[in-house]
Amino acid sequence: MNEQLQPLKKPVRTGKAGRSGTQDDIVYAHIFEAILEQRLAPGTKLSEEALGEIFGVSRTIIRRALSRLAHESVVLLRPNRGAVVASPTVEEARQVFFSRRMVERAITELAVQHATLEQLNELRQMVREERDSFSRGDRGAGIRLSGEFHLKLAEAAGNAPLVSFQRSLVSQTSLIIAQYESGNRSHCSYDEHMQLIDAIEARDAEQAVSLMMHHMDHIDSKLNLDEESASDDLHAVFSHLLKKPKATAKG
Amino acid sequence: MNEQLQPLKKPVRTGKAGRSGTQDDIVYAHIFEAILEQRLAPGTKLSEEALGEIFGVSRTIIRRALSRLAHESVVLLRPNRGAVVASPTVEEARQVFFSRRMVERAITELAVQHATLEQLNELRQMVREERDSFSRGDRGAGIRLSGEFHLKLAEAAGNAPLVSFQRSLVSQTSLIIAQYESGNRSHCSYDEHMQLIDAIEARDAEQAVSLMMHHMDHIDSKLNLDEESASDDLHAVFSHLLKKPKATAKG
DNA sequence: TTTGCATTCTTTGTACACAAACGCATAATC
DNA sequence: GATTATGCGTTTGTGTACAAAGAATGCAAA
Repeated sequence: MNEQLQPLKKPVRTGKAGRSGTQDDIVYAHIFEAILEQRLAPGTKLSEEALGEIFGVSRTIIRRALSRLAHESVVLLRPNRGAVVASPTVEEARQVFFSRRMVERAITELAVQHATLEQLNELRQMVREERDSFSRGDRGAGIRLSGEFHLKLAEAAGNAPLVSFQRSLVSQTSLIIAQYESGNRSHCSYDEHMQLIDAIEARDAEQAVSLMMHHMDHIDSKLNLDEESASDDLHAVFSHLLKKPKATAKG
Repeated sequence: MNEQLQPLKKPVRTGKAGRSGTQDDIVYAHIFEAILEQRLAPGTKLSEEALGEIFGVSRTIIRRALSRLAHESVVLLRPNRGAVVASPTVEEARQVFFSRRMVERAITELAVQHATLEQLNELRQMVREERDSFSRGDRGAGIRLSGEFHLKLAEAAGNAPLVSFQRSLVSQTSLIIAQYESGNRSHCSYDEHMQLIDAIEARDAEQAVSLMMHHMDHIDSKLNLDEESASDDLHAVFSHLLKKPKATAKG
């Protein structure tokens, strides 16, 4: 009976997670956030019933949220065997980054043409929040806000299919960063983000694209995709053995 | 009771529609095919209960198929108001074509690098089927096979995110062609497809990309996006008034 | 002790029932 | 006569029960 314990109800603070829409939006946002912040490690099993109890909704809602996450390749939906947090392999990570370079280049060029000053100011506000998150040590929120910056930039480019694709790529990138980032320093990308906005506002396409490509290089270089590829690949393959599944709610 | 009439059962010939997987794959493929072949016109309402009776499954399955189609922007899911076949506007069509040029260019370059001879031969076989469909006057199947060619090419490129994005773009393109093609001659793209395969097999990236871009130009030029934009836009807006919803199964 | 098999138990897949929301039609009032 | 309010019918949204498919465990035999 879910009337008994329901730790989270519908009107749970949706502010942090963003979307304050319908129930499945809320569940989607919470699970997504938990994955990005590594409270849900790659390979963790996502039981429908457990999640339903946690969020105080039925499996129907959970199932829809998981289906959406699966479509973005953030969770893996195995028939008759449930959903797990995706464990992108090194090869998958490379493919995602290849696509992101392509998309980010196009988005940047379009944003130079179409982004309004209002949108650019909104982007600046997002970068400030991102910077604050990192400075306060909230790495998960920082990664999430960094991703939301790139998504917002796609929206400023004004091409709906690109936005949709970018959403999927950003989600996967966040997961990859969470899994592969060489930990020494968290990727403080907010400075590059600010320079990028300036170049876009100056309508300098060449400079903006150049900055974006360097930004991609920097993200790339912070990952251990090259040297530890073999070990990390194995690690990903056996992550359901090595890592403890921890499907607890935050708090 | 769905045991009474069930005009279509699970093992209905799935050969034509492709995916012979689970129930929702079958339903998805059938609806998608019907939309491509214009047996379901843009704006047509897709009632869950009606579709459930037609396919002999419960609304749960129908809902999942519709959700998947909605994610590919082939159907529009309006909250509390049901699903309708999408009516892409001229602006949406332009955005889809912009993205397709970007993706097709990348896919072509990757295919030149990675496509195996076996894959190229499979592609040639698909082009032959496409040609046969057009020559036998089956325009819907031709459009569908043309789309499947581009999807197969994306698979030959070996980049999973690109394949996923291409699937969505191809679906929407097919819908746009079905809606906007200036009818005089059906777009006999199979010749260009063959030349493209030859260039890829010759590992001539420059030539292959050039052919692909011209191919995109040709598809573009056959659509009435420029002149009849206003009228077609209005038509799309009021299609639910102008066109009779016909949610009948084929045959 | 280890391996193979069978049973049990957990978890997902599907269908269905009930509740809520929307649209339409009718009617009443200004 | 036009406009707005209200009631009804239809369709979608959600929860839940039942069925089926895996996974885990225990027992038996080698």
